[in-house]
Amino acid sequence: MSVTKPPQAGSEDAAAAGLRAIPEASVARLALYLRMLGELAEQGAETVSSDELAGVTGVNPAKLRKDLSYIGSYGIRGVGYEISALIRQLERTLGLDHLQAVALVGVGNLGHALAGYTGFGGRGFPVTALFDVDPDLVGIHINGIIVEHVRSIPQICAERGVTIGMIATPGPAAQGVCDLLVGSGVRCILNFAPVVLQAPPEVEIRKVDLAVELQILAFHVARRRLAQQNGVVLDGQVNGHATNGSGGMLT
Amino acid sequence: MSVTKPPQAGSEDAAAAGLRAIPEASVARLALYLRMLGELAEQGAETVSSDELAGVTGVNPAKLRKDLSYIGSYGIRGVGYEISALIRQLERTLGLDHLQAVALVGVGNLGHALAGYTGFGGRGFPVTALFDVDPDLVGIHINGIIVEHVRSIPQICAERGVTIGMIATPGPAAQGVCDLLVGSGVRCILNFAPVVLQAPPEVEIRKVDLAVELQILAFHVARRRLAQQNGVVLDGQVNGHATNGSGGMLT
DNA sequence: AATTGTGAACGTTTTCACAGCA
DNA sequence: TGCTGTGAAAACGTTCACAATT
Repeated sequence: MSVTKPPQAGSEDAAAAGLRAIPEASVARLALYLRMLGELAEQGAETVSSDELAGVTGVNPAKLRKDLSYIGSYGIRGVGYEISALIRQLERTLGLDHLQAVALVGVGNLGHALAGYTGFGGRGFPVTALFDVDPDLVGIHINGIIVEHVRSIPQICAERGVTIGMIATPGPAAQGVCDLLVGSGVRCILNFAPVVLQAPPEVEIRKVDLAVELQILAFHVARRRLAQQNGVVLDGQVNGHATNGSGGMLT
Repeated sequence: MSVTKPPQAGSEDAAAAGLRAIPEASVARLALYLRMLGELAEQGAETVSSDELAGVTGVNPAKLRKDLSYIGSYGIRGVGYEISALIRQLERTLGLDHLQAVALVGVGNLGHALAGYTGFGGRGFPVTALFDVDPDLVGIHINGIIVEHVRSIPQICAERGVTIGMIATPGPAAQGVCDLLVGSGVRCILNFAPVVLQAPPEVEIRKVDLAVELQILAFHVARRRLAQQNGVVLDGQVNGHATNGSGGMLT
């Protein structure tokens, strides 16, 4: 290891304490590696090389190795990585060795789906509290959890040790909910509402913005249309229905 | 303008045709500016300065100006940007002056919510086709649209001029669906399934991965815990419940 | 007087290329 | 021999600071 002193890393001694040193961009990929390693383990593999893991994750192998080097990886030169050990190490790094209690605020259309979504990495993220303001929703059970009124956020988050909040309210309600969560000690928030949340800098906010995602794709559609009109070659082949038809499924 | 020759930009003449030249990271922010400009316009504003718009979007003002310069902006020095003109220009850049027909594949838990989600930027993205394999779902109507069988993807996407596909199937089904969409001429895909899709390079794929988002937050929770144990100062204030309580809402 | 547009500095992330090790 | 781990270089993105312009 030895990490050549990351220039800014939050504050001087954060680095000294062995914290940080992992670029944000790498953290997102570590989560992806972890998932794919789980699948490889299920298939009975015991070791994997950086080239193989890079292949299934769509990441450049050198980048992958650098990412893994940040967590002080124990690869074996000439062989690869021992999968089970790497999984353990990734889980520790990503904080998945502690359970993270998640609170979800807003149980409307999207929120309801999130409450029932099982794709949250198998285990590790029990949705522990549900909140809404709608009297028709408060009191009902979803997946065995009762929906509470938003005003109960402070007590219930404290009682249940909530560490992560998810906001799936309509836009106008989101900032108020954010303030409540922050006031209750929640320091990490995933925001699905189409607004920019204001919060103190020690609060980590991530945003999932479906409208923005679609607009980015629309931009690429427009680019392609323009390119085609002008007979310009973009990144890939020109056109002509390449690949397709790999594996039969879904009759 | 004049753009100092972006070094790689897909291919030589793509830049020559006036395409690209806009960094991917900027495109995502342009979509955000557009939304906030819409809100400002509703409130009756006619012009906005880069500082004001930066304030409400949480973006650094210089970055914002650079982003806008990519679209050949018509700001007025000493005054700011004329909101309606800027909106028109952003819509053109983002391809929102053409309607984009969207197909959604997978109408289970999450997909059902997406089909009914109205937050998709007001207008511009009519969900035009729904698909699933489940016989209990095929044939039902959601928001006035009938759910078709996945095997009909090629005909229906062609008939309805689908330009954007959204995949919200279980993981194992996603690659097959992707192949079908690509084979039907769809070149832009938004993937909610927890797998890495393989597709030819001319296909633009974006991924929304809820499990990964949560794991990134879990990493930050773990970091904070460690930092607190070690008495280390991270990026923001140490702690002590800063801000909070801005606007009263949500009784 | 105020604010844009942008060259240049800076910081971060990616990629290369190869030394070091099993 | 094959693959990891990592310095160094390149590419990319952000921020600064100020000349240009209304």
